[in-house]
Amino acid sequence: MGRGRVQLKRIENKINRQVTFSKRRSGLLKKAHEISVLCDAEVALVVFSSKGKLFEYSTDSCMERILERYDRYLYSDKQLVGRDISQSENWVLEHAKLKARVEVLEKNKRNFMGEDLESLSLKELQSLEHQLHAAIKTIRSRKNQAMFESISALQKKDKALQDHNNMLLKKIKEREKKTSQQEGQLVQCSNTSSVLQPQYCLTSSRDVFVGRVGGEDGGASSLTEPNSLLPAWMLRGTTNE
Amino acid sequence: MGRGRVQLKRIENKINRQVTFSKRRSGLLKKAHEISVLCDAEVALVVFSSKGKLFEYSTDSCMERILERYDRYLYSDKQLVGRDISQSENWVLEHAKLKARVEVLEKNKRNFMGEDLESLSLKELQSLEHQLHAAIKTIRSRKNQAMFESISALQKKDKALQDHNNMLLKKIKEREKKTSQQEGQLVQCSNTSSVLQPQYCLTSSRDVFVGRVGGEDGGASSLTEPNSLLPAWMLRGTTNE
DNA sequence: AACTATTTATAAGA
DNA sequence: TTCTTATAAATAGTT
Repeated sequence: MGRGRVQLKRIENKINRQVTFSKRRSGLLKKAHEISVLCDAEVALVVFSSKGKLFEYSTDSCMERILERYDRYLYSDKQLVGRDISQSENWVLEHAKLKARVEVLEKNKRNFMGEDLESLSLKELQSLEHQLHAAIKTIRSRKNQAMFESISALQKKDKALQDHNNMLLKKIKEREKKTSQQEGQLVQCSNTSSVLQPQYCLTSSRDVFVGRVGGEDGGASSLTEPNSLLPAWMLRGTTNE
Repeated sequence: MGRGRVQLKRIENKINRQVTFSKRRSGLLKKAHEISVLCDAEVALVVFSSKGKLFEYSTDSCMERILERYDRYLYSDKQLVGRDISQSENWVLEHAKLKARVEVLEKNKRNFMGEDLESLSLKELQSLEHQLHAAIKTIRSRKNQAMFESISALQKKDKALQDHNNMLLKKIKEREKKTSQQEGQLVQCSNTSSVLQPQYCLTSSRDVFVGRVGGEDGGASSLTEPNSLLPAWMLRGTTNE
């Protein structure tokens, strides 16, 4: 319709394209309106220009209603997606559920912490008490287990350190021997003091470890009677009060 | 465009309307496609026939994207509504937050019930134990209070029942007197039994109540030593184990 | 934006 | 529905 045919492809000339867009746009909108009126149809038309400008037509100017109808149509037709309406409805529902869940959990938590008890019945209080009691028992047991594990680890480390100390002690003694053999009775004072200092430290700490670790007769396997191995502060909570 | 002008008004002839709709619809879709290609525009076109059938065209077949762009456009323009996009973005965020909160609370709850303890450190276990211990104390205190309240209420009720019983007893005795005076020694057996039956019941239950309630010397104020007032099953959990 | 030669769309008829 | 055709409308290119 015009002086010469047009190929169905993008108009490269920018001005030309803009002009054609303007003309055809008004034509499209007009035709949309015409079919809407003549044929009693509902039309929603959205056009974005290449520059991003929006033009729209909708029967009775209610774009929302028509697009919602469109969504509904797709939903009931394809039995899926339903973009915003159905999804947002899902979300509203899910959201409400989550909120309710959070509320319940928060009340739970407060109850578990001994708060907000006024709303509970005697029966509920009793049940809560039993539950907490059972929980404390489990927690204590787990705590003890954790403590024993940590003790066992410490003892292993102690053993290793002790062995290392013994090794170092041996080395020092050998070196002492060598030194005394090599240098005879000439140099006695200055060198000896610098070697003896660390030696004293090592044997001292070793003695302490040996004293404690000597109480057990095999290692971690004998931990069934731990109280004799532990300092008092470590025993807090080990037995039921 | 055809043999004769058309007035812009609904075509009343149904067949005619249907035919026109069919023709114009394809024309509209064609033109929508043309402007889309020629002018590099994005077009979304939705048409519902008067019978509710859906026809649509959209550039690159992505109706969703274009309608979302439309929503975005409206939102940034009108600074409101933003139907699905902006709202759903908010919701996605809120939803994620809620979900995270639920997760934390559920872990809390499990811990409070003595489950899922493996992930806790010794320190955390210790703190949890203390927390539960404090909670149990509060709960026991609240439970005792609730129990005393309920006991007090029961005692009040007992008192009222007792009074009522006394009153009934009095009435019966009076009636007995009257009867014996009125009827002399003539009728003794038949009537007496039907009166004595309930009397026996009432005095019997009253005796039980009196025996218990007599232990207190003024009512709820003396409830500091409750054990003497309670049956054994009510005392469960009242004292610390 | 207006003009106009042409193409296109489509109303009516088959 | 589809095809045909006369004619109204739309619009490409020009001014």
